[in-house]
Amino acid sequence: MPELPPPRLDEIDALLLDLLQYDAGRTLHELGERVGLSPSAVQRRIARYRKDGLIAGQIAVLDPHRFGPTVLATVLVTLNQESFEHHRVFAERMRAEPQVQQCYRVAGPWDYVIVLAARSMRDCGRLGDRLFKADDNIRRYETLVAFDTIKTSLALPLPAPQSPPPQDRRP
Amino acid sequence: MPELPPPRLDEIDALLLDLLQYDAGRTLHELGERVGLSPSAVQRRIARYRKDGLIAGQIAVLDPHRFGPTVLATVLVTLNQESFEHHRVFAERMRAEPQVQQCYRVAGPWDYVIVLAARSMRDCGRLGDRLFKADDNIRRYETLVAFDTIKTSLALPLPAPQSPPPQDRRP
DNA sequence: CGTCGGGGCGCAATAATTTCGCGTGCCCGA
DNA sequence: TCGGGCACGCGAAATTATTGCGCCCCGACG
Repeated sequence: MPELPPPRLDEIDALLLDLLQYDAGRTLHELGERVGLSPSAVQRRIARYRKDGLIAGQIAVLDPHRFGPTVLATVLVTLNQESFEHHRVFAERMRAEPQVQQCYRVAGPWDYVIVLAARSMRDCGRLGDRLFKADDNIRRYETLVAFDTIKTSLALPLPAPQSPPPQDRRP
Repeated sequence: MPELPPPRLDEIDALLLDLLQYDAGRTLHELGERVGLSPSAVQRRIARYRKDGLIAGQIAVLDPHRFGPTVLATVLVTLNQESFEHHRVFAERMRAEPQVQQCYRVAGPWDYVIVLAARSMRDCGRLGDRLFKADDNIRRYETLVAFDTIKTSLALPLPAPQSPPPQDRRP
């Protein structure tokens, strides 16, 4: 699996990607206005981001609390058997479960950090039972139920541009 | 602030929202094909989701590891002073920091769970210093650096439809 | 039992947006 | 100094989104 080097990004690329990762609903015209390019130039750049895998996808973000009660929770998990195979099986189970929003394997006494989205406190409890209590390879887990959501996003802090900024060529 | 009741959703609504929260790049035609509606009907439904606040936004998801090295970490934080004002100030700081992807206030001995995105291990350390070590209202914090990302999303498990499914009226 | 809206649909015309070929200018290396 | 590659803007063409219209189904009410 060839790990390609990160593509060179100029200032406009960083600007565009940053605009897109906070609001992908804008037209090419509007994006072009903000970064100083024509719609077609913007379109060509975005096509390149897709081809290069910089943009992994485009999604609608739903508001959890407009769908009736929603319980978010963070779960810390430590496995029992740490073999490669056990990790693989666990990861696969997390990936397959729609109520698992996020899952990270981490350094330290805990092995995994997981973010769950449930429809009720009871659902949350049962989900924990099903995913972790019923798994006899899990030594210990701790559920941190969220009172409140301060912030959620998947936005990345973009690296500073490595290429000199091209000039604005619009009329 | 009037907390409106969650809108009634039929089976098609749930289907559409689920399609959109995993891929918002499809055309109305394609969406209509999948749920059994005409493009215009799909468009009207989506407009309603926006108006009702079910869809909070539409974003491009960037691939962290295509932008050179990226370090993700979860941080657990306990405040010193627990007054309302102290919480407000802390929350505001988290919201203002682009490298804070997510922040939840949680039950239990820890007060907050935070997900950070940094450009390097060193950046991650400095970010922690700046956000938490330099804040003398933070009693204790623990950083769980991610080795690996199993899954990231903001997708919600959608509630089962509360209204009977309308029939397919296409020719 | 019949009639009267309201809501949601498909269709089709219209508007907006995206896509793509073409010609141009700039930058860089030979 | 002279090409060659690259990215740009322009504008035509294709695709997609939007909106008005008439229809049908269903529930409410007489």
